[in-house]
Amino acid sequence: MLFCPWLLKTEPGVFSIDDLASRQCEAWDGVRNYQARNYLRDSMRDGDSVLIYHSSCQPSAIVGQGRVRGEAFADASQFDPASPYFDSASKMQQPRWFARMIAYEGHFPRPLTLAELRSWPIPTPFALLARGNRLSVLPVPAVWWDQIQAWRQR
DNA sequence: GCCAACGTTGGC
DNA sequence: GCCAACGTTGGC
Repeated sequence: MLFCPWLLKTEPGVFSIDDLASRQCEAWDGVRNYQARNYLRDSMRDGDSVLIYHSSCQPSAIVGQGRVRGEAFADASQFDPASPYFDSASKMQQPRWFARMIAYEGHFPRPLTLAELRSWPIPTPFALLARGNRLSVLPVPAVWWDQIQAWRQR
């Protein structure tokens, strides 16, 4: 099986790594961008590792790790008028947005900040660091994954 | 709070 | 299909 790690962005004020830790396994929903949706629905596989990244906070950082559990399923929040993620154009018979169950695996020993990642001399592009990047679900290149794991375990 | 970058919408 | 306007993301 092909090994592909991912990075999932979340605003800690909305849903944090601590929230994931307390729930142990939770639906990763609310993704409302087509490219992110396609990664989440089509490219992720059961058992893939994910990095949890806190955005729009001080400092922005990778804060922990998790794992994809099971297959993609329709994101229930798109059908809930009370949800901020409600999409009136999405049909039950043909859902537009999808979610995945994500299991908590652990916090990093300390947050691995965006600034620190930018300082690493790795020539392989990493979408997280790309100018203007806004994807909330993105693949982690193997060389970046390896370095992040080495950092975590040192 | 500012603003650059990007995605989406909608008029034409 | 073009593109201007607008809304959102997200670092700083």
